[in-house]
Amino acid sequence: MKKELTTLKQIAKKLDLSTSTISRALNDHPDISETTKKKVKKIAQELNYVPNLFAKGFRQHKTNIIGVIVPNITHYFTTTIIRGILEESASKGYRVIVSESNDDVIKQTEMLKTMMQFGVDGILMSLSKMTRNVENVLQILNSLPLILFDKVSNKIPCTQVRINDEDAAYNAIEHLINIGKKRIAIIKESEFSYNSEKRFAGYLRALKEHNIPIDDKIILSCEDINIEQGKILTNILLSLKNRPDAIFAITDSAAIGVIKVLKKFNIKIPEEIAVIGFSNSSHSTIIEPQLTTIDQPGNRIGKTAANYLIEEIEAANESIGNKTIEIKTNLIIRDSTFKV
Amino acid sequence: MKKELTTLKQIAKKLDLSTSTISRALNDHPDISETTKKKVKKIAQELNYVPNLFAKGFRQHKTNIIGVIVPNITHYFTTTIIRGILEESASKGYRVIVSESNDDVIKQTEMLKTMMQFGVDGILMSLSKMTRNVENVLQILNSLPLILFDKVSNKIPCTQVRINDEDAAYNAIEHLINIGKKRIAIIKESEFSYNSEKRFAGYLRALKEHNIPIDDKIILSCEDINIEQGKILTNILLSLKNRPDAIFAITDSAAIGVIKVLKKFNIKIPEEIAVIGFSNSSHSTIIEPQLTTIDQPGNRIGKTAANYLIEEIEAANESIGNKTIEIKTNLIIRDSTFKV
DNA sequence: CTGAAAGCGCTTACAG
DNA sequence: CTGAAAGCGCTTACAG
Repeated sequence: MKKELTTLKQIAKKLDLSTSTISRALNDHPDISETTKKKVKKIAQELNYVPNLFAKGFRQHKTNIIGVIVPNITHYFTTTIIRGILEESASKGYRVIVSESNDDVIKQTEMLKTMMQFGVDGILMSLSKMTRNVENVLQILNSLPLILFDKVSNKIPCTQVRINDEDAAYNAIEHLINIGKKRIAIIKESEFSYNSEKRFAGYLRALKEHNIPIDDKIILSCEDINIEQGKILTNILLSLKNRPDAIFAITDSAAIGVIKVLKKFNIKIPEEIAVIGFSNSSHSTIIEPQLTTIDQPGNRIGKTAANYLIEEIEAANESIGNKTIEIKTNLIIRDSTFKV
Repeated sequence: MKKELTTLKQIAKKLDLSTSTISRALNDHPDISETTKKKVKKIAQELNYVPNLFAKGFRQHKTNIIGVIVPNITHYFTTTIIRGILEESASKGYRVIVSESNDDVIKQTEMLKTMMQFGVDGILMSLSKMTRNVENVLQILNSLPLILFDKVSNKIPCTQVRINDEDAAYNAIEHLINIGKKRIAIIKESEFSYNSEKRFAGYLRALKEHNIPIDDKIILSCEDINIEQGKILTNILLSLKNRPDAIFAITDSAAIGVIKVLKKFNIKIPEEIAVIGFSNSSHSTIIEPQLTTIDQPGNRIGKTAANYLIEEIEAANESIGNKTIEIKTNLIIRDSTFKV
């Protein structure tokens, strides 16, 4: 039931001019006389003309559509990135098609393909978990500009926008050391998670630089980190003879699980055990005590990624060069590490 | 730097056939011989051919793109709806363009226009707050299928998908009455919020049917409800000589604010004052006591809305008739109203 | 200053 | 069973 829209042809007929002239008049081409322009614009207005961007894009081999693929659209952090992408794209005349891979590599590959078929001008992607085989992603690189954000991979040669995971974790651990903690546990993901490994590296570096011994017993990993895993691993930590005096959970949700268990056992936070999360999710101020965490500026990540992508899309030059942009994070100190 | 993709023409040239034949072969047209089909498909595969959906859509006056406009993409509930829309759309061969109106009516109007220019086949929209003048939205209805979800308006004659706000609120209040509460306050938005008014109506109906007097002193409103407003209005309620014994906040975030203030004053929840929220956001299980609230199945709302829109898009018949679909909600009883 | 014509990649009614 | 041709709505090099 799509209704017919006014076309250049119709305006041309009405004014007894050619479509070429109408097109030029509406685009303010210098060749066209002011009188004609006025006349054309007036009629266009009357007929409620809106250019068919689809036809335009088709003609110009450009759709002005950017494809975005994220693992999970319901994560608050992801939505702030998407918001950044939407803002930046809109301001530069691009539309955004969003897809969710549900952390499924097969789906992710399908989506890349459909995006290509749809003629998107470029793709922004955050990798789904367990993207070990990057073959399919590499193929896309041959035909389209692609930029990775947040969940990235060094196996894919393209511009990447992410936070400084390692430094962020380093700062978090240093903060714990500064408030007097000496036995700091970490709850992380398996070694296949890029971000988790980076944060773990920051953890290790901070301990080493402060001459704190590293103890494998308080380095716990899981696949697919979440509140539940945070609870389970905290129970393990509490069962140790030699308990930690601080827990660094590499996601806020895991940290929430940690706090819930500590409270259940009436363990004082942060006096007995301090807790730090990662990402400054909205949960971090709901939980009590409020959670010390690392703020990741999603909006800036989104804007930056979109900005670089559009630059690549519009680059006449083929090889604009791949960059790795690290967005700075901020440690937000709250009650879970420091009593006010 | 968009790379050239293989076209029908190129395949045709390679096989010394016409593009028509190639097109038909790839689309499994019955007229084409099996031998030809095989030959064509083999070469297509080799050349990595992917049909240009853009050209296809252009030809067929159909883009297979659905436009989605939401007030705020960072709300968890909104993302679950979007996920539903994405799933349903993908399964029926549609792509989804997402825009955020930021609760700005001007932006909303612009977005409707751009979506139209982009040739979307239809639009799914949740109205931004304060959409009092619906002129612009009505105009769209003349040229495109439009379906409203969540934030709807009875001033716009189109299919609408929303929850049964009134019944949901009614059930929530009845639950409070059942656990012995007699003086139930409500924290709501101003009368311009459609959903808020519906919930308020449910509140009033429940009280009336149970012969509980209605007291304006414990009916508090605000523009733009959030945690902060929840706190402010709770302080007002606590300052009354005759305090309420239960508070129904028409959003979870306001309910979180309520709980935070009650805890600050060491008021026992639910014994002294019970609290109910609305929407079963992820916050509702983070806060302690865990929040009794109404679960809104976002995924189903999204799927249903997308489904009806696609039906309208594909309807040969012009007037498919407008429906109002009410998605059922569930009262989730937790510790803020009932001690386990 | 304006127009006729070609073309973007595809589909499809018409013809053979 | 296959092909030539038109056309979707626009832009633009070429011509005048």
